[in-house]
Amino acid sequence: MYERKIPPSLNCGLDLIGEVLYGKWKIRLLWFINEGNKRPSELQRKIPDASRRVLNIQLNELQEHELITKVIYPVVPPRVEYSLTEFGKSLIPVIAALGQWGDEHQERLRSVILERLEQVTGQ
Amino acid sequence: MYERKIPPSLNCGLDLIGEVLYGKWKIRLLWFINEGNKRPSELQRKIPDASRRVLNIQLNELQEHELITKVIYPVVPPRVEYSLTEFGKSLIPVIAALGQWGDEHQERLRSVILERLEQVTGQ
DNA sequence: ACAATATGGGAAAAATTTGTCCCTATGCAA
DNA sequence: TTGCATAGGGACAAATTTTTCCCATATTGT
Repeated sequence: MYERKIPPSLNCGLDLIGEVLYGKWKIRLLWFINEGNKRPSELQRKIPDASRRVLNIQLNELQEHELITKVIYPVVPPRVEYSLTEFGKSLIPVIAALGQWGDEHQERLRSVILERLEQVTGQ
Repeated sequence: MYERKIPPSLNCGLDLIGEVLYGKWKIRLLWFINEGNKRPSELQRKIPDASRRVLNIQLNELQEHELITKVIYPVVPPRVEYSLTEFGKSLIPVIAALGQWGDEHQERLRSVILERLEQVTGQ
């Protein structure tokens, strides 16, 4: 496991929530788990752009931050299910707000993001 | 400027908003600008943990994503002011929701974050 | 015997982000 | 003349995150 060298800022609410949500796929993991996709393989299918490895790592972190719980069924092949804790559930409305804003502004967002990418890439 | 090698995922609203808000200090920059801290030096004082350089880089990105505008006054020493665009202002309620959740759960967040840090660091 | 399934972790590489250091510019004050 | 304030960018180093590759488990189906 990577060991931080620079301590995080934990001053205000924004710092704190940032600390637990910062991670490329964490918000989507919470979202999909909330939608009922409990098994790792389901989540991997939902988020094909992420590697299996990072999803595991980020799921572990979410668990350590007590936003999700993990149940391992002692069967073969293994079966694992993640669920939101109450703490995690309380985050859902906030994530919904993020997603809604993103949906409402889809076209403009796609446009500004792609324009910037072209500038940086040089077309 | 760094040139991405892996294209971003732009499937849903969460991907899109992630693309413009992902950056260690961007949310706080938007927040403080909204509070009326318009000048770079003010923002740097508000966010002392960030280096001057990254703040500039992230301000540039926010501008390219049309969330803020920049006005340069031709005076010496230079004077620069950032402001939210209408697009940027529409994000404020969402950021407020994030901050509010973080504030409401301050203690628990601090506790789970620090516990995890100790585990990783080995105390 | 061998492949497929489902889950997960170690090690190392690659990608990306953030930080450090230094240089530029121009008036004003000491 | 030296130093401060204000703003910003290049070059490179360091930190951090994400990806790739490979190994392990134990049962079921071919």
